[in-house]
Amino acid sequence: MDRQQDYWLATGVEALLKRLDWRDHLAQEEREALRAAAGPVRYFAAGQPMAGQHASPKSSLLLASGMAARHNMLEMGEQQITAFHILGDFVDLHSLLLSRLDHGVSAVTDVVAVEFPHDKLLEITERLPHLTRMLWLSTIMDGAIHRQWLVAMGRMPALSHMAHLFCEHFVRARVVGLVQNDDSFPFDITQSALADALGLSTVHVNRVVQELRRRHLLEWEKGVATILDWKTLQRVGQFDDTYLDLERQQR
Amino acid sequence: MDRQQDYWLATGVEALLKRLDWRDHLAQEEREALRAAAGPVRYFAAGQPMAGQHASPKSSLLLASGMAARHNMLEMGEQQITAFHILGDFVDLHSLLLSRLDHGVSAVTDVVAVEFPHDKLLEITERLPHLTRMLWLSTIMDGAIHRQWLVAMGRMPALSHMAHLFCEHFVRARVVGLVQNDDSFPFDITQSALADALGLSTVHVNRVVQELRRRHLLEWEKGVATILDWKTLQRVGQFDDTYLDLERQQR
DNA sequence: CGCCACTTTGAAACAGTTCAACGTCAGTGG
DNA sequence: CCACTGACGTTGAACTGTTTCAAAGTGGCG
Repeated sequence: MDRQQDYWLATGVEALLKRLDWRDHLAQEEREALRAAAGPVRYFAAGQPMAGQHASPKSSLLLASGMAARHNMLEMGEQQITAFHILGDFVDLHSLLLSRLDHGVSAVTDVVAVEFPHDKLLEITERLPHLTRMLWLSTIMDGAIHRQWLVAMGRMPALSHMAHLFCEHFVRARVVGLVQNDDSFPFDITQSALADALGLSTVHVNRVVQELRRRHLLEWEKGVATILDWKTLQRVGQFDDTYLDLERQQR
Repeated sequence: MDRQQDYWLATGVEALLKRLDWRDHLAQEEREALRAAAGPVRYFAAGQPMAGQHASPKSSLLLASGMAARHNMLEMGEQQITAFHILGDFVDLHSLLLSRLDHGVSAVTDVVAVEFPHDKLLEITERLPHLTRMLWLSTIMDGAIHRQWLVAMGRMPALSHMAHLFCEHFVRARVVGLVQNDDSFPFDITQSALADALGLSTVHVNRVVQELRRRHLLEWEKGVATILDWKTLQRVGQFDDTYLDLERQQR
């Protein structure tokens, strides 16, 4: 009914199609099937939960605007963010097959998301093998990103780790068309959320961000990050984007 | 031809079936399809590479014996292990859809693995949607484990982190029937490999292992780990196995 | 028997944390 | 329109978990 809803629905789905299309061509029938599977549009204010830890969602959420995070709470009230999601990402596609979520999802900024009811997605898996593989690939990419985070967390100093994360987000933003002037993209999160993702204290995150700025690798203010020196940033973060697997080929 | 080969092939595939069957019932036809997709058996000596970083394997490897690790090399010669695999695990099922591997795989102990040619697996995805979902689930479980590693790495001290890892391996070993006396399982890796998985130095790993032993939570010698105090170990590692999603239900 | 890979120990150095305070800015209400 | 509030960012200083370096101990194996 809403013109508004239609707009967000199209925005989200088109970004998803664009993201998948980087990896393999989608047939018209597959595009239609995805559009048809898209359910209602939902809005979340910054900070709001989008799905609770241990919940068993009946649908998966595709981001049409804003940024969301998967996070796990620890006993001492600390939390670890295990993934950030932007336009065109499913925040919890894996909940399609998981009986319960092993993490919470929350809106980092104001968020608009498109629901994909699980029964419709399951119907796709019954009928469209290639599209199913592309959705599967989508969760596999999540895993590849997790692995890079593990590498960065386990074996890199804070500066490299943060550099890596900015590199990752630059490339991901570019894929769905969120990069402006070839160097800047929306990154509207608090330093404390960033700390929860990097496994650092907010204090240290602050110092490391300053170091990146001091070295003229990066600007980051008012929710927009700007890459000033891609080559050096990439070297510092030991960032090699082959893991994002952007080659277009049959899958 | 070999009786030996047949033995390993059956061992690997049955462990896989057992592992999947914990999550959902597999039909006879699906079991047959998996057995039929299993290709040649391969042997790797401890330390040998099973797949190179950036390789594009034409088949995926299922472990029938031993332990394997996924690892990424960094510039300074350090490495980070991002996953351990045991009996019944695919070490690189995601390579089915990835154009190139973002990590290397190597044998930690002597390993026997069963090859599943990608064309046969793809054929399964064309024909058997439910089995496809179960294989998909398999890669999703990898992702869930990655996330717990991230949480442990980012927000836990070394002792908890290590405790968590032992808890995880205990449960995983139990699922495929590798646990003896309800408390011990094969864990035949060097402290230095463990360090590469935890993101610690070997020296510190050594001290932390000693602390776990001193607290009578764990024994670990000659490649066998024995849980002495499950409850405490679980508490120390903040280990909650719901993320391993062992509920049997339709997927 | 001697080698080599692995484990253990001690001491010094360091990256990152913690604690505590202060700065800054946008929003809110009086 | 200004004072107040609360969330976020910044700074300094002390502290600590983990690393690094260096050396010695252990055990299986050719």
